[in-house]
Amino acid sequence: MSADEPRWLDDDEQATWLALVSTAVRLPAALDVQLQRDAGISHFEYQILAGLSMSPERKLRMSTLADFVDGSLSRLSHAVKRLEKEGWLYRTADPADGRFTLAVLTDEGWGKVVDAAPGHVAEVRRLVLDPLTKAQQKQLREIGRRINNAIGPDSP
Amino acid sequence: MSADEPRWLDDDEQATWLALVSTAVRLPAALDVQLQRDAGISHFEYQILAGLSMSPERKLRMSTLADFVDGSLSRLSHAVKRLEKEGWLYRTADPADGRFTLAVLTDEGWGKVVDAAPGHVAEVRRLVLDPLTKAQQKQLREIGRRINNAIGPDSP
DNA sequence: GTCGATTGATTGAACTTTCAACTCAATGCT
DNA sequence: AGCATTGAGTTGAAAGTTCAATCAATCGAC
Repeated sequence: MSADEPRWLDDDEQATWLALVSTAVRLPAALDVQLQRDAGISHFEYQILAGLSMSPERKLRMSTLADFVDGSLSRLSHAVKRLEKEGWLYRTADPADGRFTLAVLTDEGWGKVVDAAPGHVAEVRRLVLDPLTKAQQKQLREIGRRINNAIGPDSP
Repeated sequence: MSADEPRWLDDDEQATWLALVSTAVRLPAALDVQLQRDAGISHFEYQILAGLSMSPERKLRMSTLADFVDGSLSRLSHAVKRLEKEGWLYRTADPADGRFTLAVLTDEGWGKVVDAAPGHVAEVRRLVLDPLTKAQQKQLREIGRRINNAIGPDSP
């Protein structure tokens, strides 16, 4: 678009940027590999099941869940249809307001998360937590907070 | 799978992890939005064109390019076919070894990158560089180096 | 030198995600 | 009450990605 003095990236900035994109591109892929191999589900599907499993009644509205997993409502709807077919959750209209749909985790779905969680957590430790010092973990929290804030709240 | 004392995440670890996944999931999406809007291409396609534009003769072997963009050869092959159809590059067998394919940027492709780059760089500054102090940028380089190292070299 | 194994890349089918159009329930306006 | 409007979710088709099979060129062992 407009080229108002583009201000190119210097070497340090370039290095910072490349390090981050590389992580941003490869981390989700690495999580998918572990979950697909050990549990037969994608990271996105895991997040759906995990989100429901951590909520009060093991149920959430579709739109709340979409925010939680950082995905569009349409993507979520397709994914939930697949998970429903597996018997891990079911959908029902929210009694409080029929415009909302509640996704509810079944006992089978709960079992699935309980099975998958330890392996997933181990992978998170291996890839992210273990390689960093406590100080770096703290730095990463603050850095992440700032970047996520710049990206802004979810719009999908 | 096996549950050898899962060692759950404590609150700080959980916060660190959530901050990072959120960035890893939303940053690529945010880059796609800007590039799609302003240049009509995805971030993946931009990386392909940018990778070629920065290489010595504006040409790279498919496998080298696949490493650079962190994607599978198959994914790259499909994407390059689309870009070739647009006239932004063409493919030719490597004279040095006929098993390799060289992707070569055309003048139109060069023009496309030159047009798209300033807007992309501005977005990178806005989302990542500007919100961080110089010290944090340095911290992020080291943190990224460690995580990327744990993820390992590319296997796709 | 030839034959089998290996390597780089492409292809097509299956699957997933996106996009836009649509449905349905609840609300607001008059 | 009657009827447009809004917001949540779904759907189907198009676009993109993955997976497995395949092809073509080179390397290596004999």
